[in-house]
Amino acid sequence: MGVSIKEVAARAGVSVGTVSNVLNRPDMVKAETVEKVHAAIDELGYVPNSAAQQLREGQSRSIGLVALDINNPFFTDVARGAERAAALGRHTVLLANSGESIEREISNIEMFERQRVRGVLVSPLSEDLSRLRDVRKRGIPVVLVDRGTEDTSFPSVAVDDVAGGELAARHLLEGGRRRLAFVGGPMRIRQIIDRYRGAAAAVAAVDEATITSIETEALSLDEGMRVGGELRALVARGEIDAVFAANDLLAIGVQQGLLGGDDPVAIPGDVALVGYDDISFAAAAVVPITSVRQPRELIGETAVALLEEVRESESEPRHVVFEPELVVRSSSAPAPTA
Amino acid sequence: MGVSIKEVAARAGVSVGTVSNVLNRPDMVKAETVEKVHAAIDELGYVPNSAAQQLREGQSRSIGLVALDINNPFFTDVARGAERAAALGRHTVLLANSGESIEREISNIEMFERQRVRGVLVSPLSEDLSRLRDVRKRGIPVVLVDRGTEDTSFPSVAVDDVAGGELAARHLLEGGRRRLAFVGGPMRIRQIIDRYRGAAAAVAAVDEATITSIETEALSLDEGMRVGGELRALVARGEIDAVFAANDLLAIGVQQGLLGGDDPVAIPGDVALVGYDDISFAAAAVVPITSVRQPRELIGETAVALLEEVRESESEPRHVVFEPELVVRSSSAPAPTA
DNA sequence: TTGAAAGCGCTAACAC
DNA sequence: GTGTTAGCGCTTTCAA
Repeated sequence: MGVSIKEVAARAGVSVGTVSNVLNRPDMVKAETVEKVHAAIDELGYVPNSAAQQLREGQSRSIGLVALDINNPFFTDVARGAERAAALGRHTVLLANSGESIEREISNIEMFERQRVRGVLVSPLSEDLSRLRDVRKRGIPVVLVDRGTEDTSFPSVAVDDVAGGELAARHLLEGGRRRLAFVGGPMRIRQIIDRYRGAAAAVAAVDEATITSIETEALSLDEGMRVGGELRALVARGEIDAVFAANDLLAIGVQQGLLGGDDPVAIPGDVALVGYDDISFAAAAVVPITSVRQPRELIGETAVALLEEVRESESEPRHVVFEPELVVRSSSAPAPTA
Repeated sequence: MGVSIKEVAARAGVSVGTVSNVLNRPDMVKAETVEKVHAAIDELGYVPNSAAQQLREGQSRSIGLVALDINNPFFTDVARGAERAAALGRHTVLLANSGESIEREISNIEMFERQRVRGVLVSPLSEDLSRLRDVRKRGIPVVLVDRGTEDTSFPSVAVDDVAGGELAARHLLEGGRRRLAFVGGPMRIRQIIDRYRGAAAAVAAVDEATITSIETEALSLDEGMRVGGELRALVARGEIDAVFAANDLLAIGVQQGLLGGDDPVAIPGDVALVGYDDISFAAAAVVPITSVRQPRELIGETAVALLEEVRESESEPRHVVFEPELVVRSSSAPAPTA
């Protein structure tokens, strides 16, 4: 065990209460004593034990953020926003990675509950929120991040993914595209479903336009490349003239798949491409990728703000929905008017 | 406050000691009692308080990992390896992000010390290890990750970055390139210096070969793009025929910069490109990028193993050095023998 | 097989 | 201004 407050007190010739006061309310203590105590702290290399503080205070100073997949730059940006907002209230953000696995999501949430965090920010994988309701019942506030609001009893921050999907598809249609492919999955993830539904609605409004859904196993670069490679033949045969990928990781992979091999197709000549999230790699791709931007850091900041709101008052939980924004780049230039 | 072990005991009609035993050494307890206690736990929704456990045990079950920059896929892969190794001993990895800032690095390490973690894995930004020596003196073991071994009193895992730099430069030279540019920075980061030194050594061994160092402010995509754009003119004038970037984020940016604008140059026709780390985006770039691979997950696993070693015995700390490996892709095909 | 109780390090209420 | 002390939730020793 390290040095405790008791040893500091002995060394400085004061009581433990005084040491604690020096640390937490220095103005209550005579300047001279403050100095003596600080000297003792330095000599001994005292570092407070946060487990003891927390046990005493009944609450941790940390906020738990359960990310779907930490390898997706989208989430590290959300985390950064949350960190910034948390720092304002002298809180800390603990990041846990679910790696798109429901079991890990559950065990991460439980870990946070054992730690008695101030609250949990989570973009749940599963449709079943009963576990989160239990967590809340036990006194730990929960905020839904990047998630629709079927259950309006939780505060939530989200982006209108249906609108985002529409935005993407409408843009492709306006560019003269008619045979769309949607690439994304697994289809149990709410956000992915919404993006598809939005796109499908836009397509339904235009005569002769069609959309095919190609489900992927993960939202990863590799899956995108695989699908992109398979799409080459369809594009060459004219069966597909536009691809809407459910996120940018996929979109970048799809682009590589389309441009690769011995029979590459042209972007945007043969096929247009739109992604989602607007991560920095999207703008840096060979053919810069048009993408639906989400206000990533703002989502994180807002989630923390909603958490504090719900902690402070018993008022109705708020539901913040941001509007997505289309960032047009060269990957989706209009079809040649052939 | 949540439900405590006391309430569970009352509900089950047993003592708190028995509840604790049910949780931690169930075989010591009569089966019937075990059941009663579990029933009470379920009814009450009891979740143990880890602050109390930790205070009692004097140690946390967590290992702290201080990452230089969580937005670099390299570190999330190291983290994944560490998580896997930690899970074997039923430990957890806490991830903290320094964002290339020394102040944040310091405050992250202090946070971990307050939490009395089992140990800290860190790739320190600064050359000054005195703070880490203090941490160790107070009883928290420290392992240096991805870092040379000036101070051999800390266990360390690293990759031979000098050898990596040599590997990259020699490959470019063997491909007929003679006018190299090194892109990387800030130059106070040890790994970057080593990679440059290795490259410079290889260049010195070849007549008429030269290498120019272009220092960047960060190891980011944006900085790479900026430098890549500036390099276009030099390449066009024949002053540079190869670029070695200090990591893949930079390399990808450099590639975009070289291929962009109204006067793009050809890769590998006009200029060859080699990166470092072999992150997955490197293989997925327009022109797939040759890169020096580090065994990322293995680095994380080894760091955890070294931590447990140094905790268990007073023996000499070990220093593990992995050899880097060149992964050749099309961005560095030999120069046209013009 | 179980219960009672000490004590981990800290904060805050209270007494002086 | 400072000291004393109860008690946060838990594990573990000792006794029964």
